[in-house]
Amino acid sequence: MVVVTPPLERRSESNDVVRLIDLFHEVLRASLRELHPTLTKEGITMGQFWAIHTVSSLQGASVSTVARYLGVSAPTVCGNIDQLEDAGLVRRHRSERDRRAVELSLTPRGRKVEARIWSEIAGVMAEAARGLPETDVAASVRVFTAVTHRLSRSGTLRPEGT
Amino acid sequence: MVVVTPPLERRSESNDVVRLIDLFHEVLRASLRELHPTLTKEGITMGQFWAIHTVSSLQGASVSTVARYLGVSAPTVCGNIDQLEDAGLVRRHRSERDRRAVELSLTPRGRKVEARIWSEIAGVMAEAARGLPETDVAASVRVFTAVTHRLSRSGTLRPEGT
DNA sequence: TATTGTTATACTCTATAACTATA
DNA sequence: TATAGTTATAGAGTATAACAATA
Repeated sequence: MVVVTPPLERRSESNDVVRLIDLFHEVLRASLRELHPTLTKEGITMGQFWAIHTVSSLQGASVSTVARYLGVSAPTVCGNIDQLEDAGLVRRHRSERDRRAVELSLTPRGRKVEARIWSEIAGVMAEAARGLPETDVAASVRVFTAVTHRLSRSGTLRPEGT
Repeated sequence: MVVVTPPLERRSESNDVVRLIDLFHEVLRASLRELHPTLTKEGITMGQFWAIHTVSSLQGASVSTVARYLGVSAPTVCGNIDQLEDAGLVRRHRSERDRRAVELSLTPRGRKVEARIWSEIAGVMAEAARGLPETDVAASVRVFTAVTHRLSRSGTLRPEGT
């Protein structure tokens, strides 16, 4: 791992935070590497996977809702959904109440693909986290939950408002 | 935040791990959003920032060393360094011992830019982590350190060997 | 007028392949 | 023959702008 040289003059209590960010970046890269073969095998991309996950979590979500949640533009999600629909993993149908909107849902096959990928991820991560104290993992969840809340508060859900 | 619906039939101890991944994804997106304006202001991209950070951490590193560390291809790093050199943030000079290799170093201006960006990141994250128990943050660092080690072990440092 | 979804288009990032020069 | 760096090129991924249908 890259050794964190002090990037700040002061070496205050924020050092732990900087270290955490560096670790975060490494875990990110390593996770993407691990996940890549699985996604390739299923024939979908990272963006498509997160689209599937969001459609699955938010039942009956629209394109723009998914876009807001993932923090990407509507055309990006639209393209992802196009491909997922072609692959038979996601269904579109016009909303009855607001005929501009499109309601998204997973097909049975889409649900199976999502489950397989999550299962693969969980296996890899469980392996990587094996033997770690439950209390430490729980503490990480607490930290990330809190950080997520505050970041998404201040972030005001771009990228529309650039 | 996206509610994690049970993606696995079994709801075993791996549930915490799945939750952690979902949180991880959210923190990632939120962090990138936070960081984007700062990087734009400094006139560099995310990839260029990590290149600067790696050059700074690994004193006298070569292009290929940086590429291996970041898990990206040599041409990508080469391009990043090109732009950073044009911007006057990084210097190249041929190694004396192996005249194929290029040794990289930050210019004084490059060091200032790195410090400013880290300072900004640390500020944002410290704000986001404010009030959290020190012990929880420390536990997160332990978890991420362990996970990083095991993931980079099994990952065998692609993307050359695809 | 504002909003949803979509299409058209351009730009950035990244990778593979091919080339040069050293070893 | 292998390695370090570079150049050329192509493919993903994403965003902005413009458009159609609906509210």
